[in-house]
Amino acid sequence: MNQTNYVILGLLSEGPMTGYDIKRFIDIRFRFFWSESYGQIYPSLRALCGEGYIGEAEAGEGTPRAKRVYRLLPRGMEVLRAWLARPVGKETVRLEILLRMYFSHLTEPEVMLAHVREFRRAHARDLATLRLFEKELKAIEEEDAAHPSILRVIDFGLKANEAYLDWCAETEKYLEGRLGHEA
Amino acid sequence: MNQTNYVILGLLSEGPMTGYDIKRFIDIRFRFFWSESYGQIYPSLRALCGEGYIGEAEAGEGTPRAKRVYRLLPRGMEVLRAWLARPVGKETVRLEILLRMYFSHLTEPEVMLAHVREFRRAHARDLATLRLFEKELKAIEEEDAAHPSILRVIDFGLKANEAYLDWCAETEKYLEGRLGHEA
DNA sequence: CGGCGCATGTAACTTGTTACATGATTCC
DNA sequence: GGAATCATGTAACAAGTTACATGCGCCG
Repeated sequence: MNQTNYVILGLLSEGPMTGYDIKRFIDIRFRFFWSESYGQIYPSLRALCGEGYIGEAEAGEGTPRAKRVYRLLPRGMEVLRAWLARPVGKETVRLEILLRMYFSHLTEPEVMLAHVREFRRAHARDLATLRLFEKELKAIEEEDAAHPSILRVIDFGLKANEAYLDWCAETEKYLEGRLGHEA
Repeated sequence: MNQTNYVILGLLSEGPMTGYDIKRFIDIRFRFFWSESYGQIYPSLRALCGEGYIGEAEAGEGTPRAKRVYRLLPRGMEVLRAWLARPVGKETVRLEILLRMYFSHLTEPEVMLAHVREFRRAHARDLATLRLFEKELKAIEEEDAAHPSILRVIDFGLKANEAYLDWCAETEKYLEGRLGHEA
């Protein structure tokens, strides 16, 4: 049982979904802190089915390439809850931009400046998206017991991205200052 | 040529090192945004040697389990500089704690509260370490052309971890508020 | 009927971790 | 001489990506 399995279980706890739906949901809503590829999702779905943790909602047998809608089964809900209670595993962060920054004295300031600006653009977009999510969800906050904790997740993204943009502003200023006086 | 190779090249640009040194350095100084295992480092070192990008500083041949000190060769510096100028690759972030938070309405608030507190403790430690690094480096800022950009990397860690701690404070308050009135 | 978005699946590959085996050096 | 730390290396495995093949269903 790897993390992919638990993400799938969690998403199915909100309602039946296809593998495609799961992928799309993760790409849009979890983008700021998670990712999965089809190569992980489809084999996981099959494995979880085999364990009896999830099942096909509409037994769409017969046709080979039919749409497969999965739903969470009681046994799956049990393992999901057990996972939720277990200690949180190792967090993975790999920010190539900081590697570049670390060694950036080996190049001209404009090279690093371009990287930082690109990073800022990407995270400004993320921030805008997160603000939109927050607005949409706050409007219907009362409608679902899951909403307040989802808002906490969005708030993490908001705070992290704001910190990134602050850093970009300072770092761009620093690099611009170095632009003129080179060796 | 994968990212591990470039990290190694970068570290060797600061002076000769063994594989062990490289691993330790990454574990301590890059911990906040990068990681590598021996299983990646030692094969990479051999490959980079084969390409003529790095070489053994002290030709310690003969003994099989001898200490191998590597140094950057001119060809290696070239590819390192070329990498520095290339567009920054995909950033990887996988924060399991946010996955747990997202689905946390399925458990009791104390479960999630324990996770958040643990997360806060870990990042408070990180913040303390980073502040120490910053202090140490600021004292000798002028001594090396690399120091100002390293300080920018530390500042990223500072800002990110401060944002994390803010989030923890708010989230703990939210979860504590839910503690009493459960179903 | 052509294109697009929905949808499933996998094979080949790359990347990364873990656990283990081995041995050198240092310092008490 | 024993413990800790320094040091190298790899095999087995786990995780993750990419590229591709396939085909359905709807809309214009």
